[in-house]
Amino acid sequence: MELAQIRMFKTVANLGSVAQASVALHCVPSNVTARIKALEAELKVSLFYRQGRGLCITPAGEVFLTYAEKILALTEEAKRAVDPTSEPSGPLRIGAIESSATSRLPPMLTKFHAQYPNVELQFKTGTWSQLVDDIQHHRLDGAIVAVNIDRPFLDNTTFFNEDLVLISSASADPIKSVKDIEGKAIFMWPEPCPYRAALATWLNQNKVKAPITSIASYGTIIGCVSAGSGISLVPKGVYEQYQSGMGLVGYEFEELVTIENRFIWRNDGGQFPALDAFTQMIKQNNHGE
Amino acid sequence: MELAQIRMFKTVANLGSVAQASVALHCVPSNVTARIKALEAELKVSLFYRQGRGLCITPAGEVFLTYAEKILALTEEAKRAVDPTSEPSGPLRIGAIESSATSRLPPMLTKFHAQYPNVELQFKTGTWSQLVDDIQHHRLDGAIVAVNIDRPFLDNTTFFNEDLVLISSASADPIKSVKDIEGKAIFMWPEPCPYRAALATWLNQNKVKAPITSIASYGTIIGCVSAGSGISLVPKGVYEQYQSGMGLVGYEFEELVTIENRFIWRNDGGQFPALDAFTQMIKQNNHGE
DNA sequence: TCCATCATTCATTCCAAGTGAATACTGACC
DNA sequence: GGTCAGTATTCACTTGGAATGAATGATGGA
Repeated sequence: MELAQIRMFKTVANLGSVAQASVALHCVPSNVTARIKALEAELKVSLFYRQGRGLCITPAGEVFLTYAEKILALTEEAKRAVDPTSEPSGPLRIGAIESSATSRLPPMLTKFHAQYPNVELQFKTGTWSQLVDDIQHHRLDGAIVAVNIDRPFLDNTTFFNEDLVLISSASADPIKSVKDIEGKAIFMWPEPCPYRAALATWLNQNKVKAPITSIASYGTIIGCVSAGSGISLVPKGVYEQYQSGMGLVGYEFEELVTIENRFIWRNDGGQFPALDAFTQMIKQNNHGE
Repeated sequence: MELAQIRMFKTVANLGSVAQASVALHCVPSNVTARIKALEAELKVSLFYRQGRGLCITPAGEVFLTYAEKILALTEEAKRAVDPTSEPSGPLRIGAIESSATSRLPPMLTKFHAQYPNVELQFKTGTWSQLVDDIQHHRLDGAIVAVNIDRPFLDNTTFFNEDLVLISSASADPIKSVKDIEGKAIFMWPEPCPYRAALATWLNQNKVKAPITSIASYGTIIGCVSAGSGISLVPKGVYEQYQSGMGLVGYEFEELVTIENRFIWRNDGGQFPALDAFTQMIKQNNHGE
């Protein structure tokens, strides 16, 4: 069974004549006859009564006609659904590093979902290297990372600039300069983490030594700092989110420069309305600030 | 777009590999590649990411896959729906003369509907010549008539034997023999009507003259007879239906033989489960009496 | 690094879809 | 009632597109 046959059958059924159908289908009547006979042979059922001029659909033909219409309508719908110029729809898989995921991204996602309800957003968090790998292997369509990735297969744009805040327990001694960090326990995300790298560079440049403990969770890091066990360097968004009621103090240093969070995505294809809409929204959002 | 392409696409999408799909489809890999590329060209969209070995479905491909599954499932369903060996379903168009329609047929139809709920029964009444014409021109699938039709394109079987009853108003003089009819007004269905023909033959044989008025409605005929305006010859079923409360008297004469009501249908094809089931039920019904 | 495996390209083969003339038939019209 | 326009169908033929098989390039694992 082929769609060409089904189209022919539908045309003949609607027009009630092989002759009229043949002009509508831009082919010769004998061809229409042959292909419909082939269809009947495959279904092992007569689709039309033949007597005198014209054809008359059989009950089985009537039943088949309803299916034919459904099938042809579905193919048209499928064509429209994958049209690259159509409205964004289908699945869109976005990833982000933890800090963006818990602070800046959620408003973005809700806004996007409100504007494009037909897009089925899927979301996951990971380290920047995991995310880049996911994008490269088509497990993700795009991601927010805090490093400036430069790969030939990736495009990127600024998402927002994130200030870093050194946090400590309010009950601990205040940190007025880098020297005050000497010997303190530091809680940071495991490598590779650009914030951790920024902090390490700063300490190295000032020849300050302090042990860094790896913790892969902002919640746990904040908990440790709040308990007075040590300090950490976190994005301002995260600090603001946890600040109240945790007894935290934040210190900003001009040497700890703001770190740019970027949205990255594959630059092949370009026939993905949902992704285009997402990058567009990010660019607009960024431009508006 | 063709079903062969859609099947190939689905296979490749499910197996994630042209090589595996080609063995599943019993063809050569290059063919799979070519046809999927043609499909992508027609849709103007990439269905798969190509990088390294294996294929990875694109978001557009994901969307198209859901349609592909639906379309293929529908074609299978259509095939099953028209299977001549399958359960009766679809439309079944039955006709009957008025007398059967109002008395003997309704229990038959309700029984059939109960047993084959998937069959969509369509029903109409008409004269036997109209009904035969409707069947010949495929506007009906079968009909009940009161004459023994012998056409090369029709099969027939006994439905039931209908006794005829001469009816008169209870307030009128009783009719003891054919002579009592002389001069009375007679109400009958218009020609061609086998009951009318039977009555006319009886009167002619006995050289009784009586004017026959044509009325194409049992309800009206009964009304006229009930009002004492004249007499009529009706099937016993109709008489019994209207008997109570209408002040009617029925007279049976052995010269007015029972008339056989028969079910007729086209004898071509034979690939129509719903019709087969109906004739089967009629034969069983008849055999049981 | 080599090698097995994969997708793809290309020239070729082959089959089924399409063609066009001939035929038989029907229904309408004079 | 006979003619004729219009119908579906059959058949031999052509053709376009699908299928093939070998060659190529690229990839990932050993």
